[in-house]
Amino acid sequence: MNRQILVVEDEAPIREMITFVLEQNGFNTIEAEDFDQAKAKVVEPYPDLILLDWMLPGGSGVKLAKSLKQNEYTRSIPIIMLTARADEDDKVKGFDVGVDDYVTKPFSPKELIARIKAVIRRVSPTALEEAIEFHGMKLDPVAHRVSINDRNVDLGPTEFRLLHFFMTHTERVYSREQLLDNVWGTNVYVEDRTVDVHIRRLRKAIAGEGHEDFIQTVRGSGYRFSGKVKAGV
Amino acid sequence: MNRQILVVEDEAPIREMITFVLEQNGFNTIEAEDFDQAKAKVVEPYPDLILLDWMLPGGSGVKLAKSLKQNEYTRSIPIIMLTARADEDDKVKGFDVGVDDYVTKPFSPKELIARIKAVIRRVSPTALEEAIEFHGMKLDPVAHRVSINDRNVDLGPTEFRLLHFFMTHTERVYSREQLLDNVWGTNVYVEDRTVDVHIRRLRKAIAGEGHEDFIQTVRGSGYRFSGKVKAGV
DNA sequence: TAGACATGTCATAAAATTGTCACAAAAATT
DNA sequence: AATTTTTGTGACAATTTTATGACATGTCTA
Repeated sequence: MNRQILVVEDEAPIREMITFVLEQNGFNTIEAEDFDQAKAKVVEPYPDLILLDWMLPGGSGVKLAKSLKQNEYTRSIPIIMLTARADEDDKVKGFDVGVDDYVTKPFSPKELIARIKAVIRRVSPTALEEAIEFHGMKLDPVAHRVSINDRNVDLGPTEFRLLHFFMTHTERVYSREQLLDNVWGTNVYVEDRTVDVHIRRLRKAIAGEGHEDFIQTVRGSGYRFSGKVKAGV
Repeated sequence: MNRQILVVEDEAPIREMITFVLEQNGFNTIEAEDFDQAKAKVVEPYPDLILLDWMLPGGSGVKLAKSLKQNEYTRSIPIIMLTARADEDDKVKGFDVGVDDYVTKPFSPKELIARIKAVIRRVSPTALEEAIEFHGMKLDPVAHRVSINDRNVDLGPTEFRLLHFFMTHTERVYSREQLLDNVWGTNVYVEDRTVDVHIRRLRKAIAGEGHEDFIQTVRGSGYRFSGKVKAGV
């Protein structure tokens, strides 16, 4: 599930530091040091995310962002702006062109990674083609197959999609409506409570494997998928 | 989560109209009618946004804005200017001191709310999503989860909201009525003493972790959430 | 076309949450 | 010390929210 990240930054030391950190964290990187190089690298296969320096020689980062966001094919690529100063104006302008987030230099590697993951999670929740693994639970979107501790689990189509969604969106509460939107699809007219029933079916299916309570009910809010279960005393 | 908005406006009727509209829309309000009052109210917990009248007795709104924007601690608070005339110069001057937006009087409630939301969205796009931490106590609004020293704590919906409010409004006494307004919602008919019961439940839930007395009773006034334990009187 | 699955919706059971009380405890006043 | 005011607590019944089993309908396959 390696994501490819395009790093657009003119100062070599910073760029290298960033790519180092990214690769340490399991991302693939492509580098570009100015507007033109960047433009040239935003081609198929499109990067999964772009880290874009605010100030670039030969055309500002904002200009590039704007251009990418106006193109039909590239506009869905998430962009994170790197800005040297916490200048409010910069932020505003960045957001105006549809940038997804920004990180102010200097930033910690931890923060950078966290932001990137957050954006990816937010932007391309289901795009993964590769198998997902979570606490001994494996889901292969391509083979359309689920196993827990190497034991096969049979799921109906809806339960499969539901589990898929959950496995790509852990540690977060989703309301029944959100689940309907994400798993059933928007503009589908189905009762909220139907979610309960499918949750029940999914729970039942993965029960007996000790993974039953991975799906947690958050009263008044919805459901959450998570490995952690025990509540403190 | 309820945002707190400081309304700085000298004409009482207008001010009251504004606060009414804001509260109708789920915001909490603080009022100030002149420069000094406003200054005095921009203290922790800082308001999430300031609505500032252009003309103020005893020092113009611009002066206040400038002063706030030059202070390290307050400069990140977004400010929306209320101006009586659509004077381009005013706007420019306002923006020069870093004001985030302006609304020209007379304005419709709808417009006001829209502007406020836009500014909040622009300035802190992820603020609602970020986990809050306070003395080893963590509250994650997204996962809908609370932990103390990495140990999970189970809370009912109301207790969760109550704790959330407290963690975003520490070091300050809130009356039972204010808590009802903020946590239960305005125009909800519930006994004052109900707050006591929920305080009790929350205390119980976070007890045993040494965080029990983070919620302090201020006799005759209400409750306060604070890390500091009272020493003298 | 029969049979095996899947799905959405109900009705009902089961749980958890909530607001109030009544009384105890603590603090402030007389 | 007695009284009054304010807050802490445990219990409880009503209400709200979830869990669950059953079922009718629709789909697909053999």
